[in-house]
Amino acid sequence: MSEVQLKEALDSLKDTGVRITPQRHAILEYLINSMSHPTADDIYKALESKFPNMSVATVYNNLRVFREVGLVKELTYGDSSARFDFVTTNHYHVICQTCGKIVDFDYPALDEVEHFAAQVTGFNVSHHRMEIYGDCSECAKKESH
Amino acid sequence: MSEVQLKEALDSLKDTGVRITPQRHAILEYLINSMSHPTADDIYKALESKFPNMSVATVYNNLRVFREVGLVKELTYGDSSARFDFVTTNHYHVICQTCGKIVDFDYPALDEVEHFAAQVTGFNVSHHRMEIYGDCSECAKKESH
DNA sequence: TCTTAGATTGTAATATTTATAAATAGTGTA
DNA sequence: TACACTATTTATAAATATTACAATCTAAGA
Repeated sequence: MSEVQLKEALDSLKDTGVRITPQRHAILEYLINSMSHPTADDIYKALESKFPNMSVATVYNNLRVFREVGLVKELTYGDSSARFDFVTTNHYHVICQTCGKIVDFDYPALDEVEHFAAQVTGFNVSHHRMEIYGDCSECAKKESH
Repeated sequence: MSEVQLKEALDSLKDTGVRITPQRHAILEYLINSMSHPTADDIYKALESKFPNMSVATVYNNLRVFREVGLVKELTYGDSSARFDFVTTNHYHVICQTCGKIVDFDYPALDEVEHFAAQVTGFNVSHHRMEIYGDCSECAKKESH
């Protein structure tokens, strides 16, 4: 499953003329397998043992490359650092305001909203983002004590 | 119109026991009248002539206070710095990816999405955010040349 | 294998935001 | 109005995230 995703991602890099370096391979692999939404620093720390000489700049550079190619989405929430999400299907995120946990959830794309906005504002709409905030069940339980 | 908003905002501060300082007055006034979505630095620069001694920390402190009271919303987009929006009615933003312009647009709240997410994830949902990205008519025109 | 454009590294620089302590000033009360 | 109390402001330093840059290295095609 995830191997297919990785292969597709690498193919997509090759198609765009982006070189496949061991670092890029590892970053992509980590993003796909982590099932989470790591920060650049998370990725850097996770790959430290494998690549003791890797620079933080490499992580940032490659995340930008991946974003430009469309393999990765950059998420900016309230907290200080950006998070990165490997793009699979269109899904949304539910974020716990207490512990920061992020849960994916599928939902049919809100195309009507985009159309409506395009009409009202005259924009050439390309995409939208939506997140839902609240407390996860564990945190909600703790708070009620 | 905006004077009413300002008065209501100041009353709301008084009710919460938050002191009304000249700096707070000016920051609120600026947020209400600017009709834009300034960064902390924008506000700082705009009030520099009026308050030559004001510290950047004051701007940040007060924006946090306003956010906690619910007068102001903090918006984090892709770019480096957070933007602040005086809360009036529930509205969404359409953001131009080329020039950065932000246009408000009204839309009935997406309550169904919140309910759906609550059911699927077990979260205690409090709110959501949504933005639409694209190119504004001017930028779209320029690009087609 | 050789070449070369692109990638990585290491470091410095920039930018944003927060922390801290001393000085100042708003607000209720007498 | 004057006083006292405490929140707020200021100035500065520190923390954190991200980008810029130049030198070195390497992936990939010829």
